[in-house]
Amino acid sequence: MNTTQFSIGQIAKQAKCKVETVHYYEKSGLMPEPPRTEGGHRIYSLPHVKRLTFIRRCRELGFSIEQIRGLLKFIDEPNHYCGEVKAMAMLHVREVQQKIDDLQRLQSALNDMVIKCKGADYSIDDCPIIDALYVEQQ
Amino acid sequence: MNTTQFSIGQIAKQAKCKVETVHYYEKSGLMPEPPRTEGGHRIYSLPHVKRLTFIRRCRELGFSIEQIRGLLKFIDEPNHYCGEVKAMAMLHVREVQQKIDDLQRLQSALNDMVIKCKGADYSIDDCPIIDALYVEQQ
DNA sequence: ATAGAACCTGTAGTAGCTATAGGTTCAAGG
DNA sequence: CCTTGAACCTATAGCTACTACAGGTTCTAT
Repeated sequence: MNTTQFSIGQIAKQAKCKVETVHYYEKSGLMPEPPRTEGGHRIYSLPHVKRLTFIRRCRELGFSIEQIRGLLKFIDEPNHYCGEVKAMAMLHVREVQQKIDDLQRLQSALNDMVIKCKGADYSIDDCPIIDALYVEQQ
Repeated sequence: MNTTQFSIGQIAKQAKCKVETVHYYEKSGLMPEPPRTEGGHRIYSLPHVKRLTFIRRCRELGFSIEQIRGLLKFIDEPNHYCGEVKAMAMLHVREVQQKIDDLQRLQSALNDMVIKCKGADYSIDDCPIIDALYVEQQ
């Protein structure tokens, strides 16, 4: 049995976020209020580290705090099942793909811009970069 | 010579943003304070439409307001040249590519999650989706 | 014992809008 | 010409997801 304990600074480091962000997640109800030392410092253990990591990774995946709250319900209320999580994830797969598509379209616009703009010989009035961003798209 | 004039609602529509956003860009100094009617309504012309479209497209490309302020300096101060804009754009190309890479990594994590999670037969304690988000990455 | 790193709470600030309130002006139809 | 209602005006508050700061306390290592 692992009863290793961690300070807020330690779990923040492990989950790669800031101490203030952990406070914020606690205020938002995503992280529980953990036990404290005599002096009032928060004491965390491994499940907390996992939970915080889960939250941070979800944020990276583009889930909003509200969506994460929804996902965490499946953990906190064991009468829910994985199928619902799967449905949420599948929904999210589409959203993420949309973001990728958008960025790729924008990326090639930028690349075009860089290629078209020959360097230091145009005044801004007919700068291809400025023009590139005014051109209508689909 | 084209002297067509537009209301704020019209340029917002053309640039595909909201009226409030145009107000915001004016407050932020990205859009100039245009002439007004007797009654105080803003009067825009084609250069404004182009400028607003440029700003909106820049935002789509992920440029921050500050970065756009920098780009607009090249328009507003004609002693700057396209080469500097090109440098900024090239810098941004790398940033956008990073975003795409991140999203694609996350996308395949999500896809893995959806595939691994068999549906309604796992309690959350060993839900592969939750596990997928706790696994360390590179 | 003491220095200073890390922690505590609470509040304010950030970006980039978006929404609301409460009023004025404009344009089109009768 | 008059009226109605859409569109405009300013100013302020609210939003998300943090981040930073102030002013104080506790923990840890020497």
